[in-house]
Amino acid sequence: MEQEDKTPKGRILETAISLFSKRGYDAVGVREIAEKANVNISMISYYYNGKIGILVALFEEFHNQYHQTIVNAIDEDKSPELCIQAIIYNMIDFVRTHTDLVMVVFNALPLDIPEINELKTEKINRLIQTIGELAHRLGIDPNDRVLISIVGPSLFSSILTHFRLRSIQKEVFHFDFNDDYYERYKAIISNLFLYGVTGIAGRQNQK
Amino acid sequence: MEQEDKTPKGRILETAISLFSKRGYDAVGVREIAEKANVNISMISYYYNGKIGILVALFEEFHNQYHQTIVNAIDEDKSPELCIQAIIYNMIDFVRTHTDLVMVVFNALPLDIPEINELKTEKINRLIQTIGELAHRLGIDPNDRVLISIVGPSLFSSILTHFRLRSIQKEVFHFDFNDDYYERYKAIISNLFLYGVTGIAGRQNQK
Amino acid sequence: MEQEDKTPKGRILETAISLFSKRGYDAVGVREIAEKANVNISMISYYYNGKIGILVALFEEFHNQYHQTIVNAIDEDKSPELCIQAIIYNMIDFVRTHTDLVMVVFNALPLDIPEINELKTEKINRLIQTIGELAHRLGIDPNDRVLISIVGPSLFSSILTHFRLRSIQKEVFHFDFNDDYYERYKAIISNLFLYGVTGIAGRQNQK
Amino acid sequence: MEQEDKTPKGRILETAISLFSKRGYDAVGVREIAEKANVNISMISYYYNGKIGILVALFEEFHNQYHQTIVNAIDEDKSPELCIQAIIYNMIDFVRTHTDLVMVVFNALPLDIPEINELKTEKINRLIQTIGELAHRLGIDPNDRVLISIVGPSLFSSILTHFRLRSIQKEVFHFDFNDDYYERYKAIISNLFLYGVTGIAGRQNQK
DNA sequence: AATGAATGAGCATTCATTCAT
DNA sequence: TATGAATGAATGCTCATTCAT
Repeated sequence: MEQEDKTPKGRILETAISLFSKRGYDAVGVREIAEKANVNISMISYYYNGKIGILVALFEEFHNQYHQTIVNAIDEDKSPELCIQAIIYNMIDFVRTHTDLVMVVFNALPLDIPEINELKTEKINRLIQTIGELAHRLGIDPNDRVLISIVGPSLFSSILTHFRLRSIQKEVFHFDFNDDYYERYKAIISNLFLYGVTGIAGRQNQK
Repeated sequence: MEQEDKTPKGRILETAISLFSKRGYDAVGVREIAEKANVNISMISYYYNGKIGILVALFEEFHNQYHQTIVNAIDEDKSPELCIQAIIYNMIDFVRTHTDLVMVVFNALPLDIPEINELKTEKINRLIQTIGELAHRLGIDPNDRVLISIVGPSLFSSILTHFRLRSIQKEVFHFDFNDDYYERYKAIISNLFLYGVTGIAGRQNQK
Repeated sequence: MEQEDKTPKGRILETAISLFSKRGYDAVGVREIAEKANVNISMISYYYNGKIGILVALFEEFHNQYHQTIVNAIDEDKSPELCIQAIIYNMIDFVRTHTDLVMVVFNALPLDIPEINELKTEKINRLIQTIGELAHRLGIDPNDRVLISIVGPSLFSSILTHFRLRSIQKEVFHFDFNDDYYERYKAIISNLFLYGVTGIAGRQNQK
Repeated sequence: MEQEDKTPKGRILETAISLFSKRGYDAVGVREIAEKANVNISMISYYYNGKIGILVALFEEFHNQYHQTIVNAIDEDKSPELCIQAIIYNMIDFVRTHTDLVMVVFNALPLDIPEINELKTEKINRLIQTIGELAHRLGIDPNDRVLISIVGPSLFSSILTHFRLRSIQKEVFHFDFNDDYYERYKAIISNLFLYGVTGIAGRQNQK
């Protein structure tokens, strides 16, 4: 922290992301954000209309970038398998470069903040839908919303959980989470879900 | 809440689980726990040595029950595939009947609370290990800790995420999360991971 | 502490004296007294009618012993100088063997605790009076209450202050507060006040 | 109290001094200080970093003023007797005009507050030293630290004890503690200690 | 834009005491 | 006598926010 560059407004958001991701939204006070961001405490209300406003801003920052990441991977000319793989690759790259932001959005939030819940439902819905379209190009019944609503989140959460557990795994396994690791990581996750999904699709079509 | 049965000590824990699971550890105050548990506020320190003590007690309650659930499913006489399936089935049943408790543990997990961190590393380590032994009976290189450390948590988090998203999915898809649903759910998750893992194992053995 | 001998009631008083003398009446809680005295917390109310009751009991224990110490030193057949000396010697011995008790009484004395204030005035009055009778045998105007009310407390406080500062002086001067030290101490204090008082008395009588 | 003049910060300190001096540090809560000082309770932490910070500030305020009082009285051109007398006179004036502050520092404190003890040892050491230099100009062996360490504190404590007992003496003797009283008081204390000390010094030199 | 004093509600914890057993 | 659960008030402190400057 303590970086003097960027605008005060930017420093607040950046500092908040870093702190929220490590200790959670409720456990971090505006005082600490203001101090670490080298900003007067009143500026938080001034720029973001209070602590909750930081969260809203941060949510929007996240989705602006995130959804594009997914959309970019989908290409009607590519096979659905390659699309899935591209999504997975892009997602992993995105989470790797925006780990704190993603952790805040997915983990560090208390679960029922009214201001956030509306946003959340809408965004998640959109994501599931986008993935859903791909799914039935893979041979899965497009109307089988149960299957889609299980496999989609499973993929997302798998990736997110890896980053969640990363610090603990560092202690336990002493992994070096470098580029090589993530090449392997991408391959494993891609294969796990592609084999899994095509296996299920094959079974469905046998019946 | 408000149930007059059970001991005060038990009511505190139960109420805390319910509240923490919905709004997070930091957002819930001891005042609210005491009120909802119909207990004098001092009793929280008296029985649990403060708010953090509730979390510790709850962590231990969770692991006592949870680990047994996994261990029960593993049987050397069964094929590894059947073991995995049994684990998945047991886990889903466990999470279904202890949803709030699991959500608290799962949610408080990524945050760095010193008193909890020691417990966390130890317990997670044990879980991954238990699963690891099974994994290589499935044909996976027993020394390939990268693979194990990716697939294991992926499975766990997939199930947990389903329960996390359940309330949102209820709104979006209007699912009825009854026994039938969970029979289907168990089958999908089992197949997803068994096809996935055996697919990966097959690839590995080709090389 | 932790001594299993004596009655519970006695252990409470003893423990309280030790703790109060080191940290003051208000800073010590009944919980701590009960724990260190190896007694159930309710016993404090049972035996002493609450925390303040310990202080009252302790005040009385102090004065019962202390006043006798003074009275024993006064002997109409001895010269007033010798009486003063005897008082000083007895007082020093008393404070040396009951340091904690004296420190508590001395320390709680200036604070206005209603339950104690009545006792305080009465006891102090009696002490000053006892000394006063001696004073005018030394040649001091018996009606000069200003003089008596200044010199008397001055003597008392000098001795008490020595014990108060003892721990600090141990650090600063590395004195060894043994019997030899206290022989010297008695001589100095006796001479200081005898020369002082007779000097003042001489001046008064010149006029 | 309740004076609207001065700054909030100043009112907190003043009110705290008044309350601590009467009931002791531990018995007075921050709520009461804030109320009587007509200040929001948060301001105590804001200005003084908590209750203990008031004590530290108050200690420093005391020593800044007090030590100067002593130093001002010492003059190499004056006889040591006159210096002692000047010290006593200045001290009495100082304590008279800052009674509450002095009472807090010397009487109202629990005896082992770490934050304060460092300050205390250092300051007391300095005072004893300053007085010590004078003492041996009075004919006392400069290396006789036992004597100095007894007589010095005796003088200080005598004066302080007068002020400690003042309210009780008012009840008992109905003295009017006006300027006349304090002229007499200064004379008595000066003579008591000068006669006492020169008497002791005479004895020492006889041997 | 920015400051920092000020607010009032809230935090977790600990207090001395009481009471049923 | 003795226990320990239970009470309700009080403890010191911190919260997000506001406001005059």
